[in-house]
Amino acid sequence: MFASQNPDPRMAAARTPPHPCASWPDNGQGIRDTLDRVGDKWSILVIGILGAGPLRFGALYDQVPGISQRMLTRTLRHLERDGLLTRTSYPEVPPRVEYELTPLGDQMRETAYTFVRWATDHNDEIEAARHRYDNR
Amino acid sequence: MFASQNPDPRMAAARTPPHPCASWPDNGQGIRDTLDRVGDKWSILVIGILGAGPLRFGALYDQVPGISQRMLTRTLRHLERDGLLTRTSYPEVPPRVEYELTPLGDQMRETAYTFVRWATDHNDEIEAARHRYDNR
DNA sequence: CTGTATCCTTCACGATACTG
DNA sequence: CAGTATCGTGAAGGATACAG
Repeated sequence: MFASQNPDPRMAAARTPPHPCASWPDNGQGIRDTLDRVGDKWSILVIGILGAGPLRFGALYDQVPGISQRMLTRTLRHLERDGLLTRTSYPEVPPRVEYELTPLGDQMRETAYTFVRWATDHNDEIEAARHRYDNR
Repeated sequence: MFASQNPDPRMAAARTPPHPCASWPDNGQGIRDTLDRVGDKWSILVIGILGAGPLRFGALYDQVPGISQRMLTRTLRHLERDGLLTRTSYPEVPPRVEYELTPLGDQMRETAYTFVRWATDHNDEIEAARHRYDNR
């Protein structure tokens, strides 16, 4: 890793154009961190589902098709850690635990929605491009 | 694929919603596919950088901090396959290859920008939540 | 310069069994 | 019901060498 950004002011007037991650803010650092955080297999899905309102563990388990118990637990813990949802445990028997988006989490859901919508709307178009490429 | 959109008016009054991925369109299928496609470590970064204009292989390699040659090639191939960018090879010596976003790719970049912007703007907030969680 | 071809490591994830 | 503990697997990605 020797050719990262060059913060040396003396090199400011070097020949070749600078090497920022153009077009993305923060040199792409924000999206890098965020993808590491919610770019896994289930996070976005869980966030989307919780957008409809708080749910308990079992209900989430039913609504995320294909997720394992282990991954649901892990995903929820991570999202809780990041402040995107809250976990509320009720001291009953049998135990009941409810998960709910925080304002921050809901904000993220709203922001992601635009992108998800685009993805859904252009799925066919991308799929078509794939087939064209494969039969080139 | 049996649970796509159902425009049939006779099904309008069906029973309670079984297991829909509420809050996301297409039962989350679009975002599932899209994350499988551009949710890897580099795709979004490359798309963002190419938003500033076409670049050749070496320039991209310089501008994506930390990427390996292998992964840059793979990422570019995948994005080309999905119709998000074009690859133009000029028959010169030494070889010159330019990559440029397609209209579809640029549309995706624009759509993603909102989300990336949010991610960048709230990075600190999330980082703080993490720290709070770890010291709970 | 623009890639391939191998090899290797890590780790995300799934399956299963068990627990308060 | 809502988890945890443990093990196994595959795939993603990095390092390096080589090629057209």
